[in-house]
Amino acid sequence: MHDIRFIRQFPEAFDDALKRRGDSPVAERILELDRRRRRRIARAEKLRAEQKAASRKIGRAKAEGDMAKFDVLRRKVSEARETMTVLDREASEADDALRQLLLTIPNRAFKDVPDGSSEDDNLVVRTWGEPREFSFEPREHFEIPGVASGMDFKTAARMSGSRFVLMSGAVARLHRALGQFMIDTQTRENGLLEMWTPVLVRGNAMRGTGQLPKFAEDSYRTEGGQWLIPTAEVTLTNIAGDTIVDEHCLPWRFCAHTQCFRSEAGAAGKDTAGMLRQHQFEKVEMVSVTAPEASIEELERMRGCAEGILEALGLPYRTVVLCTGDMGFGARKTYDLEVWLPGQGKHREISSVSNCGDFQARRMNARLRRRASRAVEFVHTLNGSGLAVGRTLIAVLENGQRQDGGVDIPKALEPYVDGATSISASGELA
RNA sequence: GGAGGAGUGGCAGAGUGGUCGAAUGCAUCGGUCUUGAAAACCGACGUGGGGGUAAAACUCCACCGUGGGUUCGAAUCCCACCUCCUCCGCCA
Repeated sequence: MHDIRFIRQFPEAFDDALKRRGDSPVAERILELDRRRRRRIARAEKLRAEQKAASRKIGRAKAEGDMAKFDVLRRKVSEARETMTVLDREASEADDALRQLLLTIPNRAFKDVPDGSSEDDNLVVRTWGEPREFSFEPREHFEIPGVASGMDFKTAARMSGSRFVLMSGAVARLHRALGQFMIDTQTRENGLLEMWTPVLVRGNAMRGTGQLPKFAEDSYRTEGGQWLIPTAEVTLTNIAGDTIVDEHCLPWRFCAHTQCFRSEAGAAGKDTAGMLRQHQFEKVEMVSVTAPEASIEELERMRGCAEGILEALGLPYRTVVLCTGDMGFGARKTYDLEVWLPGQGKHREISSVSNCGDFQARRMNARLRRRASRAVEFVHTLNGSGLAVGRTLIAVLENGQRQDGGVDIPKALEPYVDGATSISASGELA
């Protein structure tokens, strides 16, 4: 949600920001709605003030027992009432219209975000690790002999449909180990507070983080009207919603390991093989809530928390800054971490770390109170994957695969799999 | 699912038709006192919006769970909804 005062003051800058993202200008439309809204409010309030004053007089007349005066005044106010009802309604309609429009406009990118229209314009800012030299043709994760038996898409499809998986044995175990390893690392080494959150939320929470109203078709809704979260960003960020927190309590740094649900509408035919793109997956999510002046630095810290997992697992990756056209709805700046997948011979997104500025905070009314001035202002919110568990499993399997069909397990994971160092070609931990 | 109770400022908690944005307490902030701190005392202290201003000052409007309604006038009366709590039922 945008600050209407900013748009009033800098309509050109506002439209320029939209243009950078490839969207058409709306400032003129917004300002017209705003003018209409303000005109209605001014008129309605003036009338209300008069009516209020008259009411007080009526009260006084009655108290003094002057019934003649009482009746005259009362009739007069009665007549004005109808006009006021109309003006009131028009004012609130104008207000709603403006609000609805503002809710569908994406955030403005920071100045240091590269302009561009697609992922081709993203900027690589860091590369870590060397893709391994294979003495054989590396396979995609689901083709690796030691993995195939533990990753069953057919059975999952029979009960749930496409884009679901049934994992078993060593693969299931390794997947669980990854989630545990990630959340342990984020809490022990990076000092984030572990949270356990609902995965079903009200529409209001989805609106707060920006999934609604515009992207309803991307998420699942229950019959009762609740939504399955597409990411724990929704629940973790909404912790700050509708609160005023003392500034010295910030930053808040949360993480949670949850199931995530996405309809993947519009991704038909994309990444259909393997478990890269599933309707249900696990993710360890990080969320920070900071004072406005601290969010830029916090983004770098959070990015480091995500990168640290890949490095601990020895997975080669690169970090890119998303260009304006590739950024998500609520972000002012986003880093994507792309892990090297030898089976595909490509880098694929495994984490996305964003600074949303006050965009989400405005939507959910998340504020802080300054210690010295007692002033209240909106907090800044950030979120990032730390990391997507399913995709990390893919990366571990593809990068660790051996010619014999087995997979070497990263050292950091050994404590989480009873000291096993590999999965054999027959799919056993060894 | 059934029955009952309740939702008021950062928190607790008064207030049942007329200057109520709302007593009081706690918390917070400023000050006095003190070597310092505590205590005590004095003072300040809601949010959002409109007008106004260079910015203030100032001024108006709204907000007592949400949305409607009654009334000249609603925190207070009526209706619907939401949420929470208690008891019963069911249940991982």
